[in-house]
Amino acid sequence: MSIQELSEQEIIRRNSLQRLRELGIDPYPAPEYTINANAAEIKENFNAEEKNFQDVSLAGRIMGFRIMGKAAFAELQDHTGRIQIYVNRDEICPGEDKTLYNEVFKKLLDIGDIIGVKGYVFITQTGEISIHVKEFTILNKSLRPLPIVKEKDGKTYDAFTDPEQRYRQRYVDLIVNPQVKDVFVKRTKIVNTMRQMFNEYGYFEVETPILQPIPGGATARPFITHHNSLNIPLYLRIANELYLKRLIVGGFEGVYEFAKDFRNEGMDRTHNPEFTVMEIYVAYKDYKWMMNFTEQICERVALALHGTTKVQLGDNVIDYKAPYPRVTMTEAIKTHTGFDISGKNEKELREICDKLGIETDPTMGKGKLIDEIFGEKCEHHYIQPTFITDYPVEMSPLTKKHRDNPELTERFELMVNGKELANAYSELNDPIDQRERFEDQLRLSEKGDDEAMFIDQDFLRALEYGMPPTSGMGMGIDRLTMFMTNSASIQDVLFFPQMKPEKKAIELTEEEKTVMALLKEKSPVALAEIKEKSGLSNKKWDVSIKKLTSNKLATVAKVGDELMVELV
RNA sequence: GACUCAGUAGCUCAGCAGGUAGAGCACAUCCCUUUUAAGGAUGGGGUCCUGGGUUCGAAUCCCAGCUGGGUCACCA
Repeated sequence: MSIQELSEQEIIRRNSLQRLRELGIDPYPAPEYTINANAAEIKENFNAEEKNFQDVSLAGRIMGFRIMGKAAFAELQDHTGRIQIYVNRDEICPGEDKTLYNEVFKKLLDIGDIIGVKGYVFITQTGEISIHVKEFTILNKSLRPLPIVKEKDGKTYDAFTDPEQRYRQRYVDLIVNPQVKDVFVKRTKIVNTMRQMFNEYGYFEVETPILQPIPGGATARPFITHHNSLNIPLYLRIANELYLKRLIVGGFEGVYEFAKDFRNEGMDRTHNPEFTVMEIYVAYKDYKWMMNFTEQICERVALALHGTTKVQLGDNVIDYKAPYPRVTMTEAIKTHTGFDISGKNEKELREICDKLGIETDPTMGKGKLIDEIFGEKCEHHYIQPTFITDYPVEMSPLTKKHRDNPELTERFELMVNGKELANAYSELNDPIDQRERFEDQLRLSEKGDDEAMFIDQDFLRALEYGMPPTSGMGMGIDRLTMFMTNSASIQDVLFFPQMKPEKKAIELTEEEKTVMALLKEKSPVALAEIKEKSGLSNKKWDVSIKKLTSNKLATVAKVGDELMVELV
């Protein structure tokens, strides 16, 4: 990067960096900086009478300056928050030489620099707990200005809000928008809470392949890649279900995985091409047991995060207190549409869809039609946590048939705020039934359903060796985090959401190069003449010459009645 | 993918019956106090997203594109 591409502020900071080196100060020192306190604990525990925190050492990023004559205040931000520091000239510089204060502190430091300070805690006249600095150390010189957000009386000024910049430069977002960090702290707490719970139960955290020869366990379009040595296509997993079940076959009685899954589909407020799902499989359990277990997870996570089971989400307050209502899909459809779908065939279901104003197409089978009715007419009603149970067999190819009704399966989805949060089954472990279900999927695929499942022969082989009755559940961690942190968009709960690639800035354009070449032939030259020679449109000419003059490569001056262009 | 809104200084934004750009913060120089979105004075800083068109003249009008937001669709 040439110096010309730097902004004035960046140049000033680079000059400051140079000046620090001239003064014998290393702007990027190597030694460990020992810290014995942080902003939050000082603010929480300082007591003026007890005279505690009288020898503190902490480090952080400078987020604000209030510099005066021989005293200065700055805001220091560490991972726990911000605290004010007070710097007095004659204490920092006891002798005659005041360079350290007048030049280094006041001029060479900028917002964004990382420093360490040692001193004692006191309360200022305005009542602010602050650190009286006796010694400071530059730990990192920042070369780019941060967008500084200011706040007074609850009003925010100059907020850093542009979503594109916030997502592309999440590091900046995290520095200047403290509430952003809070979401990610909560996200980790959610995962830790779940992991702790599963481990208490004695379940086993595992890792299974992300690169899979057959993308199974869900219905979705996969990302495809290629393995050079083996010369075979491989898919990024869309789910890990079939591998976790193989482990149950292998003798583990409870396995779980926090898995990144990948789906090559649309992106929107609730979908990112890579996302995180927790899947858990427990042997000798059924979906009824899993409902109880799932309630416990949600209740426990809500309590861990908020100390209560009631969590604000948009305009609603969701109460995660167990137990949650269990509603069969048939009941749900009956309640919200008045139609009883039980025992209806495909033709009858299509008629119901017509009456409800739901569009259908010929590729839709029975299961898909029922799914459409539920999705259109019922799903959004379930704001408070509710288990929707007993899905039709056609749309649940990995689920055991219902113990009381072979048309249905032992499956539930946990609905929260009108959206699916978790999906669980009594897992299908009858290998012959499983093979038939896969073959049904194949027929659907031939009928035009492009997201029907592939047949995984190795998985069938595993089932033929025998899998104990098992219940499994998958929960969307991104979605759970959105619910638990009141975030409207999945981008707000992912550190680095998928974005289109950033466009690179170009240097001189072809047009500008043309003008420069002409100028090198003849300079000064009449503006009209060179414009003519360049063959550029009015606008192109205008833009090019402005760029050149602004970069001080050429000048335009009026000589007599004629405009002249001159190479600088 | 469709519709819609937006893209102007490092940040937040104003300017748009077309006449080559402004504010606050940030930055620089100076004054100053235990101050707080500090205050006061002065100053520097802009491919007005890109390309094309209309025009004597475009940040402003028209067309196309790029990037992003929102809504919807597809998709779990």
